[in-house]
Amino acid sequence: MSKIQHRNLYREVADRVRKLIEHGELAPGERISEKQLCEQFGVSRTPLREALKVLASEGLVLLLPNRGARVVQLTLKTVKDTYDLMGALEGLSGELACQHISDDEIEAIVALHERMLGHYRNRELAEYFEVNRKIHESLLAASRNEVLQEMYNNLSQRVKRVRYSKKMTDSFWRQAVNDHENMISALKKRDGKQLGQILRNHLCNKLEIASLSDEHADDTLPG
Amino acid sequence: MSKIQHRNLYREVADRVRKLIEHGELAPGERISEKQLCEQFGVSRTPLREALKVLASEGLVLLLPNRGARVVQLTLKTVKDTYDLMGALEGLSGELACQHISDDEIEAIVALHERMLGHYRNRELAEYFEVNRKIHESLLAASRNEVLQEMYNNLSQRVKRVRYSKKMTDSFWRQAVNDHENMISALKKRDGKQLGQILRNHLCNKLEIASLSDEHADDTLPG
DNA sequence: TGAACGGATTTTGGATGCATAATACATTTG
DNA sequence: CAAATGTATTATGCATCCAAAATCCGTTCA
Repeated sequence: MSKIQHRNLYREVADRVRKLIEHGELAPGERISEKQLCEQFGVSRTPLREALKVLASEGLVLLLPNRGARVVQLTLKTVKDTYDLMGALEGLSGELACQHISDDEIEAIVALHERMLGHYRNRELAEYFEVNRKIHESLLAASRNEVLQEMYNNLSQRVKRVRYSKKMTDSFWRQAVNDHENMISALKKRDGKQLGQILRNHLCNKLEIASLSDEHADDTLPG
Repeated sequence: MSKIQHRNLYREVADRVRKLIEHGELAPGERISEKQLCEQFGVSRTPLREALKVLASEGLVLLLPNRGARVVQLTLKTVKDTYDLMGALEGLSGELACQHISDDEIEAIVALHERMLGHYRNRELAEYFEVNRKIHESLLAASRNEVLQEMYNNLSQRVKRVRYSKKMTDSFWRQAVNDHENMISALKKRDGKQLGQILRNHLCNKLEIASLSDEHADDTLPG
């Protein structure tokens, strides 16, 4: 039987607000009305307010004393900075993964890689991204560093919104696939230094993609 | 005149609990009694509980549903992992700093470096660490990446407790100073790649220091 | 006409109250 | 005597309440 989930209301609420933000139902910069959300969720203000505190320290929400909460409005600079950080974290995950990864895990990643190549050849963007995500996730898991994973997930959550709107030019896509070829080769050799270096630069590409597609939506916030 | 501090109670409380944890007045693994802290601070449970939520998502406190809060008990593994992460972040800060740092800032860091060397020669450990911290802080600031700074500060806060108990062997100390010499040289050349690489490894030394002095205190927690 | 003032309304921050889950402890029972 | 059970106590989770701050809005006055 499955473990009883002792989930508190504030966690539940935090999860749901996170999703609202992620899917844009709470727009960037939008004021978050406690009253409205309380009614929407059917909870009192206490758990909602606790949830907002959590979301604030996760960087998703801005809390202005006596003036309520707003959805954090990402600036282009912040997104760029976040991608830089994620690049460094991916780099570390690659280095560590080479130290700890099992043969089976490598095999699994190689299999994912093959699948990804298929999607690339068929120009199936959504499927490509999904498998791509799984590869990076597998490396992160193979790093055996939970603090790293926690931090990466947090950053990833922050920029999820803009990631949704990314576009992929042909040359970027080819470059990304090329990176992946090199990654696999480094991984097979368990060459941490090299894998780390590839990964540190790899996400920088994604960054440029994001910056291209989001120039319009961002820069709207002071800062 | 100074800016009016619109500080909420829960922030104040969070700061104070953070300090209690940092200075060991709340011991690792210790149960945090809401009632007791409320009385100690003279506040009601609401702001205290909000503060605990924040501290939990900062990784300082563990919240067990219906079973109260405990101070996170760091395992040796977690400390190691955290240092690895901080190394990666320092590496990034070095790379970015080389892109953005001004001549004045470099000068200031070089000055700090000279001061640090003095403390090294005089074997003034506390002063050495203080100046050392300032150097790394300056680099972090020069990275112009606020997300990076936020993350680094968070991680740093988590391991502050164990940092207090670190010991410095002569050979480690010499190695650290040697790293710093190379850092300064890379910084003057604004060689981001090199500075990044030095910094990524630099903190690993500190890690070993921590692991030496904390073997006894940690490993006491499941996980 | 528009900037400034002031009261009414809304919203936030913090304290308190109440139901329920967890813990402690005494009692029972094998 | 130890394990198990039941009860009393305590702590937690959530809702509600109240005071203070911010916002809204109509009026006044330059």
